Amino acid sequence: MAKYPFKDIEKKWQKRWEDEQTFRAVEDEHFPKEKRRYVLDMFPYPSGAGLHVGHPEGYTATDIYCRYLRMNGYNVLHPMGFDAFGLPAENYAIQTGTHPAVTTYANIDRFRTQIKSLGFSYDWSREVITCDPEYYKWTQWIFLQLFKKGLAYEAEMPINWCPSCKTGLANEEVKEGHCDRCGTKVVRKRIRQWVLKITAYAERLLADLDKLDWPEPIKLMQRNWIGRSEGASVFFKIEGYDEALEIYTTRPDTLFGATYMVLAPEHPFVPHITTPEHRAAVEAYIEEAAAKSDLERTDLAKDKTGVFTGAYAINPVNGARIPIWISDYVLISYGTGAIMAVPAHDARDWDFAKKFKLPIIQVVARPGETGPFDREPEACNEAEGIAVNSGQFDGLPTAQCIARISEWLEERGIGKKTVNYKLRDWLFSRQRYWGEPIPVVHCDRCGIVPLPEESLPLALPEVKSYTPTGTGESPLAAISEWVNTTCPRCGGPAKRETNTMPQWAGSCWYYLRYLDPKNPNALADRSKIDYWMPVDLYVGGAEHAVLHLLYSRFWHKVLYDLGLVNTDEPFMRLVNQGMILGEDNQKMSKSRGNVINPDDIVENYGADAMRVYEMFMGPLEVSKPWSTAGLVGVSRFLERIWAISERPLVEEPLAPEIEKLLHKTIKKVTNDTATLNFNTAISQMMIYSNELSKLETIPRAAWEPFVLLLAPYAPHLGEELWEKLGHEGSVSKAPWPAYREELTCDDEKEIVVQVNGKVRSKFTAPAGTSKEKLIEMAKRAEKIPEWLSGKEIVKAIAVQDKLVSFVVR
RNA sequence: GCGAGAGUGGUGGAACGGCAGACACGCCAGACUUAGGAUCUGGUGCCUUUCGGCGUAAGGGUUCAAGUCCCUUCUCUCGCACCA
Repeated sequence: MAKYPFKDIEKKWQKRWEDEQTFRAVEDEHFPKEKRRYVLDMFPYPSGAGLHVGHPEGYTATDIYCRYLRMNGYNVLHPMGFDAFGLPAENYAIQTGTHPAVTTYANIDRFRTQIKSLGFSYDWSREVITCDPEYYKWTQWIFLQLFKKGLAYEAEMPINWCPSCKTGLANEEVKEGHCDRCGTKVVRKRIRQWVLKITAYAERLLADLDKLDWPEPIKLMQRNWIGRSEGASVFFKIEGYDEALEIYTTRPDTLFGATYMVLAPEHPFVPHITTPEHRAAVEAYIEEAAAKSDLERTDLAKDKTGVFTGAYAINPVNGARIPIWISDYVLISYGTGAIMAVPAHDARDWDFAKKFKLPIIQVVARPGETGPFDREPEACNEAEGIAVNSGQFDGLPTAQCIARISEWLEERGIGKKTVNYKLRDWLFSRQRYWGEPIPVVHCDRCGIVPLPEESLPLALPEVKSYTPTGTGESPLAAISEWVNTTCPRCGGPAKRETNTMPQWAGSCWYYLRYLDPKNPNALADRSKIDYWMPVDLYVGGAEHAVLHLLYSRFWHKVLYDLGLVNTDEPFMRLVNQGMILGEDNQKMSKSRGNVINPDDIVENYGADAMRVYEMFMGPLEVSKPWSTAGLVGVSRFLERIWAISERPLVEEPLAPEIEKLLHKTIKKVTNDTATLNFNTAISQMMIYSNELSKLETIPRAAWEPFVLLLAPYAPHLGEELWEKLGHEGSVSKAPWPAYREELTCDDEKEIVVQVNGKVRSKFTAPAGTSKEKLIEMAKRAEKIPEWLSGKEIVKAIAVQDKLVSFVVR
């Protein structure tokens, strides 16, 4: 028996698909809107390490789905490209002097070859590369629109700085106080930065999550990241100081329990209100806090620190004179950077009050708690309850009390309802070389002036050294002939912006460029956007939950507001594929030596085996370990299919059992493919092929539909078998097989008989036998009379086609 | 600490509230070849000689019936982390 010649087959069909442009997507108006699908993969960053086995997992899933859709009469857009700006190429350039573009394009060529070797049905004519000037021209163009709308601004502020990458980072790029990319502890640094006003979209980014078919955990992460909270701001008068101190609280009902105030050390009031005798201590504390990184501040969370300023505020509800402290447990970046402290009902305030022996007054009672409430409570209680010690508000439940006190404050002009978000504006500039130049100039006379749109792209110039300066300037700052330019507005001397955009910029809108990748006049023609958008299915890793997936939603909404796109959300459905771990159940990494190279798998087992194995491993969404033994099992499955195809094909009617199994198989593979449950679809195909392999001759009617089912999963083998069956043209354009419902169920059903919940017997009955009849039959079933003898049947339950359950006493 | 998800054979994993372990790997036995990561057949959760009993992280509950629904606990993974 000839072995399955996967190498020849795969090469042959890949060439044919390329020559015949089999998977080219065309905006054909004959397909109504509901028969069009845009299926998107998260495009890869072409690292020097080459493709990882994790990439083909998502790509295979979408590819199977796309092939399935095409066979079902859909016009499918399925593109691929490269996210090509980024630090690794730049770091390599620093070490070797090789231009990042050289490395990047070499890596792209390798990635493209590797991806093509797996036989994915991409329309390669739409490929985009984010570092291509014709691409980033439009990234820059979008930046200019943001700038013109006031959504991009310059600010000098303390930011997250990675001392190793020598660049600023967005909040989203900091994980547990460390640089998400290199793991170095981030420090705070105050420098001039470009910032995007994503906070202006906070409410919409939050609300519109409700319309998305995304995994709940991802939506929840975005909700938490946006961090909306409702509360009130309250103004407190300060003794001997004109300006009132504004604080934010989510629990205005606890106002009577505010026994002290806390300001962030950076709060602008601090120098003004601090009394002379406390000045030295306050200044020392501020200095200490400034030297700490955010991580160090949170590491010390358990042990609260702080100093008294000597100043007092007046509690507006009861006129109480309460001390003002500073402490780094209050963050300058959230709310107003100042709080009223209610130690009885806030754990942090409780800790602080205990440590510094500040008074604690209970103002919320637990339901049923009777008091007395005139002494210090034993423990902090953050739960809702009934107001006590709160003057005219006593007796109100928390929710009502919040409403009443808020009204009371508003009437007197000393407070108002407020909404706060944890989301911060997006720090958008990087002090690095390999990114999109920000297309503005700084003119002494005109200030910040955007470049005219016609002048784009503003190309990234050649530099002698890629090494970041570390001073807060990018390597571009060293090229004086590039930096020094003229102002497009006044013609006077001006300096170019030397910061570049972050890696996320290019990926914020790439799905739109696929629609019209060569368009020199627009980021994409509106008719093409209307034809394909929004993306119906987006598959990729969960690591971008609050990075790419949040940023691109933001940009898309801006483009929507500008009237440039047809929907206010880009990705209707999102699926996160799980991680593929090493055979040792650990994350694959060079240092662990557990990395599997897809090239080796394709070389030794073939692309189809790789694809089918990765889909057979388990559900798409979960993490699972690689197993070469498992791969061999799938390889055997394909070998068996090839062996069947070598047997004589006969034009004979099907045996009833085979016909039933065929229709069951079509049904299961159809449903499971449509719902992305590929592992169970494959197992059904295995069951079917195991049956067929028992036959000496293969009836065409049993074989042809199976080849069609297999084709999206193992496309090279599918094409070859289709051709062997005498068909011309690609199997990818053949219609998906249909099943007859009546042939998917058995005529005879095995009925289980339970007595007191335990299975005691089984019998077969014709499908659809009535419940009464089943119970009669069950009483006579093997061994059942013995189980029932001498007992009283209390209850008999029958489930049609399934079981009979007796309850006896 | 808070939030989310997950715990099923030796392994990856199946299972509309209805026979737990489909399919695959591995292992055992046999056949055929006589080794080129073979192929085919049969077996394979645990205990028990049989009848049968026990089994889905642990404990409890609802139900004729629970891996599946509810409560409590434990473990692991991920996310956030003094957000007032």
